[in-house]
Amino acid sequence: MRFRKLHDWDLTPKEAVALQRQLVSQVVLNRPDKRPPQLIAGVDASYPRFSNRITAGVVVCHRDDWSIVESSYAVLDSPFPYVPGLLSFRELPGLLEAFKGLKTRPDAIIVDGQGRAHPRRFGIGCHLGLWLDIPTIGCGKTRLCGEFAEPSNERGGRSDLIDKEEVIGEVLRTRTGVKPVYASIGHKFDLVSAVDLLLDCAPRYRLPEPIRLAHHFVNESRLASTEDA
DNA sequence: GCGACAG
DNA sequence: ATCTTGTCGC
Repeated sequence: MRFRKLHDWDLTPKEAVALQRQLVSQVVLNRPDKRPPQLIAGVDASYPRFSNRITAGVVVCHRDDWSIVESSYAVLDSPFPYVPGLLSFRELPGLLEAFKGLKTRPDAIIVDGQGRAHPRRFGIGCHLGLWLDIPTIGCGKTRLCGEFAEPSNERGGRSDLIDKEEVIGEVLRTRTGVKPVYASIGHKFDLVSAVDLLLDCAPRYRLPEPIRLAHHFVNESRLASTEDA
């Protein structure tokens, strides 16, 4: 896949925050492409215990049966430490390299992390979507910010995630009796469609299938390629 | 100043 | 994110 460079990555944390504030205005909060996405990509990253050597990968699968169409990964030393609110500056450089090795252009992407459900409304889901200009949604396993009422215990149960009087995402139960996930818009999506897609993508397990596939893929890739450093 | 804090 | 054994429940 090819895409245009949006900005440099050699930034200080303060510069990174300033860049988020600048880029957030370019995020598209609706779904211009009304066609239902067929090819869905899941992305994830993995590191060895005390290392910044990131193995970032993407798996493109078919929405009908989750068969894998293509996958790609990249290994590189992350230029940024983990700082809550600045995750994309740690993981995107590697993730974008992985996308460069992809021939298929997915119709939608699901990211392991927040989209708009972020203090500055610019989580990794928004950042990746902007770089690739592909519809993207964020699906976090835990909360970064915002408040919410516990959603009903059944699959499909949901409640608004609210920060500063604003609905920034949905706390969504994808499995009855299991912890909910945190869904939010990344780019070129609306919250209702994002929740619909996530429920579609998670018919059996808590996490959406594309994310599960990506998770397994990057872990296998790391163990197979990296002799850990 | 204190607590919270995606992966 | 990573490390790690057993254990509870459908």
